[in-house]
Amino acid sequence: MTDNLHDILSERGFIAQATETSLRERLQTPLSAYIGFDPTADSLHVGSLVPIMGLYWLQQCGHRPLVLVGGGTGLVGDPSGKTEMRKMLTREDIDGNARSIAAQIGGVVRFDTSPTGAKLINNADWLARLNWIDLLREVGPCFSVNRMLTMDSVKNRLESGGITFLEFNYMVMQAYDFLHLHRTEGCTLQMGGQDQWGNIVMGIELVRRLADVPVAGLTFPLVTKSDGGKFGKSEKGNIWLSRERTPVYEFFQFWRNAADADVRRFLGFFTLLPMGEVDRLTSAGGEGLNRAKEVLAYEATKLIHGKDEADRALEDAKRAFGAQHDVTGDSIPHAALAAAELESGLGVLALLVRAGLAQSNGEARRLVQAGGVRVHDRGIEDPNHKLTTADLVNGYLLLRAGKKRLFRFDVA
RNA sequence: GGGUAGAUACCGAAGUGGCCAAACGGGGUAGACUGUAAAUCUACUGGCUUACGCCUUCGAAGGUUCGAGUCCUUCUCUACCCA
Repeated sequence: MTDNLHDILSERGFIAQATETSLRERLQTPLSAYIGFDPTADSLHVGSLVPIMGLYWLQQCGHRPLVLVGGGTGLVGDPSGKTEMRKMLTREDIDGNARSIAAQIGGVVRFDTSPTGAKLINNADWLARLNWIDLLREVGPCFSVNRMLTMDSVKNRLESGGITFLEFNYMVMQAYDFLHLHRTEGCTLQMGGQDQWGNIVMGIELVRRLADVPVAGLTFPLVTKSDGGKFGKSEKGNIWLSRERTPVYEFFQFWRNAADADVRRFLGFFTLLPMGEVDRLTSAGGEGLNRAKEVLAYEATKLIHGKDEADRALEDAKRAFGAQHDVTGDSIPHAALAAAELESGLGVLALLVRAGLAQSNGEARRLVQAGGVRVHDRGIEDPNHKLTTADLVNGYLLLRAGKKRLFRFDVA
């Protein structure tokens, strides 16, 4: 509880860059720190898990997390890391998104009014009320356009097609957030993804100039995959934190399938296991890492979806991929199928599409022709193959596409 | 406002009247090898179809032509240059 946040973050790989070398000393005494989240969707995805965990550890170390939801900045859109302008969201969408996101973070970080209780803040509350002239007169002189033009987020956009004035203002707004939070909440530290470095620095400078107080910034590394692919994507797209968007089974499998080279790092980022434990799990290397991946998947799932869901996902996955090939678990993707439909025989292709294992009949056909389809454990070679009640095993029909994708039809 | 270059499938990028559902690369999926790993090799990668073919795609809309991603017109958007 009295551990220094800097030690923990550093040990777990959370520190990419910090604005001051004395950050560790600063963290000896409790402070308030914030991280901003973009309300561009009604759910965060696994990429946002790093900052969320950052807040978690912050709280564990006796500090107070301020969760800033960008209701105001979201109306403008962050140009960082984007090659083109984002579509604009309506006020209502953003407010709704902000609420869902806060609820997700609430699953990991404790929100209450105690000294270390997290506080939810929406920057629309002040940004939307600002007066143009007043704002310009107050913060305008603190920003050098020349300087802003050299910031990576702006520079990249200038090189790749330009940036609108709307977006150019984003960093001013963000810097203003820090100033506001410093004034109203005594916030002295902003954390964020590595892509936020520029924005964070601008905020720090603004606070220094207008409040004459040295405040600090810290960025988390961009999570990458060892094979260079984008982190947080699967064949089905983004891995979201909401189970409506990404079923628990899929969420679990995402971690379960991590590459060897990523396991250790991921365990540090996405689980609460002490690093000693992480080292123990990963020291075996090679095939031993399979066990570590299982732990990673379980712990990460537990963190986001709770112990019950994690237990179920782990059990179901073990049974489905284990020797017994038992796929009757609740978390295995499944749907009901009327027995009557099977009476006359259903084509595999249609069923594959229905299960979501293929997008179209053509894709399903190719899948069959490539030898990737099995019904239960029998390979299907004929695209025109029809499935009937005779194919049922214990009242269900199992379709497999490849080794990892499966879908169960419960027939009644 | 003027000029120039461009807009092609998930992404990048060829194609400049028929041989174009459109080269190539990436990505993705499947197969082999494995450990639900990586790397590697192989196949597939618009939709439908009794695989004979049919249909919809190359920024948008019109037009020329037996035939257009390819030519013409207008429009939209983008980049660069000049004012």
